[in-house]
Amino acid sequence: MKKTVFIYGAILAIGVLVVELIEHFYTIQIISTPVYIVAVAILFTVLGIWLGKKLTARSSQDSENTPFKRNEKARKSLGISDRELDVLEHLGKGHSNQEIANKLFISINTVKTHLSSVYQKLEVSRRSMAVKKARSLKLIP
Amino acid sequence: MKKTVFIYGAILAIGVLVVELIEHFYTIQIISTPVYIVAVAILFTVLGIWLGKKLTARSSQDSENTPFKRNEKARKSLGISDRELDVLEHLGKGHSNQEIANKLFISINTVKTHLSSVYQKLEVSRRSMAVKKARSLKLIP
DNA sequence: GGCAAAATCATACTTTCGGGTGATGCATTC
DNA sequence: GAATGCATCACCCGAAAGTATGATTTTGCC
Repeated sequence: MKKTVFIYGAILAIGVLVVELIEHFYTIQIISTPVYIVAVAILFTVLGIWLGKKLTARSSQDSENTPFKRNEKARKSLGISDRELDVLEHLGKGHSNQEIANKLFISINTVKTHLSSVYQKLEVSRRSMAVKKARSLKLIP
Repeated sequence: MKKTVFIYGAILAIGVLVVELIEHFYTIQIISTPVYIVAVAILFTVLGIWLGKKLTARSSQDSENTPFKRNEKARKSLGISDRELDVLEHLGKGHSNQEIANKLFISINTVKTHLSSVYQKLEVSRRSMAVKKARSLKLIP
């Protein structure tokens, strides 16, 4: 953090210096008006690029830090119930049917029933493919 | 695609128009030099931001399109062989043992043997957890 | 050539999955 | 009150996955 602040400060100082320098040359008429304008244009283009990068960098960071936004639309259109989603989530964590049953306090048979429904609704036949599809549909993280 | 080209063309046309307009006002001395320079500065800042966004957008796309950079360090430290990695990759695609055997032209028994080794090396006991761990270790995409 | 590691395959056995069927209880809805 | 959807559980069966053990071949290396 301290390093970042220092770098920003340094860049700002250099920027101001360059502007002052160009203005000085302009004032004592070493450079002409068109050259001055071109210099300003280049300088502010660079500034703009820098700003743009900062903005997009921050926005991309935000999207990475977003925990997880479930695709409720897909879930409803597929008709996947609350409990089925619970099971699906544990599936995504790589748990076995028995483990899922223990964590949800239900029988392993019930887990199987829920999974059968999920497989049908996702149109798959294996847990690994169900996880793949559910993840691509943003049903699970 | 056609739409994009059209939008870019329109933006370019408007930009040129604005520059021409400002220059015209400057020439007939409706606006003074400092105002002209500020206008140019603002214009090129906007241009810079736009450029910056374009650049970062492309770079972020690149990072998404980067095929996959395997973590060779982790692989070596775990002692996972070439063939085991082949099997692991197919595992990550959600294939069954039989499918993996067919694709690699080996017996299903061999697939099982390789998988047993992989499970031991990754310290897991199920294919789903192996996939999870291998992915987190950047052994597979 | 001989050794070690990797790759291949087989056999036998246990566990886990997945599909099918049916049943019960509970809440909502028509 | 009948119908519907959801959640729960059970039993059976076959397929797939995983474990253990041993054997053979291939390959790279000293």
